[in-house]
Amino acid sequence: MRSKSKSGTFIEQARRRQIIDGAIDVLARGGYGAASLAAIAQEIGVSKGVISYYFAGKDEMLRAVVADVLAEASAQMRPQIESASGFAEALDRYITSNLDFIGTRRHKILALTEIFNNMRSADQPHPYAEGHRAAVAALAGLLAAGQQAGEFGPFPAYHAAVALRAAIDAVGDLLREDPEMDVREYGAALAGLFGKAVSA
Amino acid sequence: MRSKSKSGTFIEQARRRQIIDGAIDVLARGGYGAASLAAIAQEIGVSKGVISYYFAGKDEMLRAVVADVLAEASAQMRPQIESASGFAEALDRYITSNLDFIGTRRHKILALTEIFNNMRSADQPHPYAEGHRAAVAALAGLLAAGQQAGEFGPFPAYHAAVALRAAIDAVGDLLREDPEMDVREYGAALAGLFGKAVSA
Amino acid sequence: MRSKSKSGTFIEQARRRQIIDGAIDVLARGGYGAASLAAIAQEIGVSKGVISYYFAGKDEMLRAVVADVLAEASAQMRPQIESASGFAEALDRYITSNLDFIGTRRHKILALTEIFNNMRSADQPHPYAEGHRAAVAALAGLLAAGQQAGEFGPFPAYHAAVALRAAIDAVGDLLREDPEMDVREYGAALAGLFGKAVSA
Amino acid sequence: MRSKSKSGTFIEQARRRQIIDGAIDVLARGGYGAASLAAIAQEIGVSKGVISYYFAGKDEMLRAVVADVLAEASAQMRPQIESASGFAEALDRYITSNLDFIGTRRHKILALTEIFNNMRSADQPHPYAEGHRAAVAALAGLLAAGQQAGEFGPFPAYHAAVALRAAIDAVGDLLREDPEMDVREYGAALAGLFGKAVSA
DNA sequence: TATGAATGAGAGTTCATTCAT
DNA sequence: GATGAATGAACTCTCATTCAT
Repeated sequence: MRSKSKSGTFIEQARRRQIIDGAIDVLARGGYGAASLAAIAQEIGVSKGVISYYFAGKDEMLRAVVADVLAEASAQMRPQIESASGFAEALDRYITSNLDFIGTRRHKILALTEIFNNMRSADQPHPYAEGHRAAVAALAGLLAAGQQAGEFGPFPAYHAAVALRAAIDAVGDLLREDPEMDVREYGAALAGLFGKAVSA
Repeated sequence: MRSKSKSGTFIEQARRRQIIDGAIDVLARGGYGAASLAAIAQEIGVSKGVISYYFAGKDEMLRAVVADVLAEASAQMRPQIESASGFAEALDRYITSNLDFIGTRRHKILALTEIFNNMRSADQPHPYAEGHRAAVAALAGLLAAGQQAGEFGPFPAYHAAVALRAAIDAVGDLLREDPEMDVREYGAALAGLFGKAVSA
Repeated sequence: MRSKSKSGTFIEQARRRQIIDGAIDVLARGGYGAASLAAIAQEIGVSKGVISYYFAGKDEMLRAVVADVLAEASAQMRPQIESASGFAEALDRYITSNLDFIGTRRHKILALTEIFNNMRSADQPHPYAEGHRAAVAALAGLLAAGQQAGEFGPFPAYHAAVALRAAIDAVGDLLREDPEMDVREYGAALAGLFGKAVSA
Repeated sequence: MRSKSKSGTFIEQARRRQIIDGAIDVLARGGYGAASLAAIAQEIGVSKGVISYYFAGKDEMLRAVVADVLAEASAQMRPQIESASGFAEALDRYITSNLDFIGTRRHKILALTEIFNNMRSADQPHPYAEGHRAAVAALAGLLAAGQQAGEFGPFPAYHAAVALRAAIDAVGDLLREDPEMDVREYGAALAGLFGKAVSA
């Protein structure tokens, strides 16, 4: 039964992938305003209707893009952070792995930034907002734990988390202005600055 | 014809002011997508044509908004920074006065953020880019001078400036999510963190 | 290929029945605008392609719906009318049996009304027009025969037939507004009014 | 002040008239399905945007069409009915003036019928439903008054009103099938039939 | 037989811009 | 100086139809 192999599922996954990737490319290249369904369809060489066929609407497709990028980022960063010994090292790896991901997936980050900055869904919550809040909370938790462990000094953990995430996320805008910037180097600087800022 | 009277200049200035303020209000309230010329015109109680009359186009008007806000921010911050004794105090005042401005001019910051995030001009450079570059450069200069004076420790000044500006600018997004947030408190946290991070 | 087996014919008939019934349900429930091929296919749990396979197009399918309902109505009404003794009784039974049918097959009448009101075929005649014309002619014939037999008084038989059919057919719209209306009661009133109107 | 003569008002009225008339023509000629904004705009030789400029949406425009036709019908019929002496004469004039209007404004009636039969507004009540209900109620009131006055015999007044209105309104559909039909003659027949049906 | 992927035309709507008044 | 009527292009979305499998 399992091997009936509904080609539909495979094709559907492949098409959704293709559409998501096309959307990311268009978003990264031309910004939110340029990311019309027509432009994305043209990017991947299909008709407009295909996107409507695989997604309930533009909104849902953009949410899929966000989910896709966030999942990939999480998958890449988590193991590195969790294998750290000590909070200072964990913070360092958090920053480093995050910017590593950004450095190697620049267009995805650019796309994410565009969606984050521009998308306004009438009623539903912003697709990125939850993820962002969760990320800040997780980082604040890391910092607070480090404080309790005595590795970090006294400072408002939540605000520090906000600032750090902001500094990291801002790379998206920086990349838009200078696509050639050295993200790793920026990451090292961030790690140094914040490492010192939070030190006991 | 244009120079036939002084009132023309006066009216022109008044109208441009009025339009800029209306645009700021609409941008802050409804975001970039809601900031159509019709909405802005309605906001200030004039016809759409007026905006086209005083600005070459929507693009130019939005650039005027950016320039206006940046000029106001600069005018408010500069004296406070320049009257500081020592670089550490200057940095503290930079952060504090900047967030003071943001705290007291929230809707202007929101408007600026919207424009920064959304506007894409076909050929011309991004209206905010120059201002941003200049701000980063000025801040980097402040940090570098502090290093040379021995007040600040060793760190990549430019990257630190980028990170700090990013952390500051992110307040725009934070405000969008939580209009009631305590900007001053965030500023104090930032001053503490970065003060320690750059200390000798 | 088509005639290779009897099952083909049977399956074909069954499928067409199924599709017609599904179309009737969707039409009655959501109106003409909601009756897309996709909606009808979903209603009966098949793919869109099936409908295209068994009908040359949406147009032909809707004509089949009309023909089906008209045939059923005729089959139900004719015996009752033909067994009447006298024209006055025949007229009474015509009205009564017609509204009986409408009352017991409400969704079919609603579907028919939707098609009648909305369908426009580019070249071909309206699918309902012939049936309607035939019905009016038959009714006019009944009335004229009653006049010749002296049971009915003088009046333009054709126009009376038109009016009566219109009053009967209007039940479709009435049902759309009030699905709970008492069709039988309306039928009795109609029978009384027209019985008196045509009486000698 | 009154004579400031905002030309806007005049132009606006003229355009709305023009659009309404164009919509009526397209509706009468091609039916509801053909009455796209593009078709209506082309009919009157303007761009699609003009319709959106003068009406909040297609829905509002169609409601304006309905209101326009109903107002004209009412203006034409009311004086004739009110000047009748006696209920039998009032009923005769009701039918006659109604069909007179239909006969002389065929395309308007066709348009109205199209809207009545096809328009489905998501939430709002059907634009024609209230008018129809009111018309039936008024006619039922006329019949009941005639019964109380002894001019009319016993019969269910409401159902008779429904039937008569249906017979009258059906002329729209009849006209669609035969644009050359003699509406007056049909009106005379209706008046005779219903006059006799309701007589004491 | 039946599926569902894909197309392409056309729908209503929004909006920056132009221009006669 | 100011208006608002008008345009035309772009947008998202729907749908009947076709066709390879």
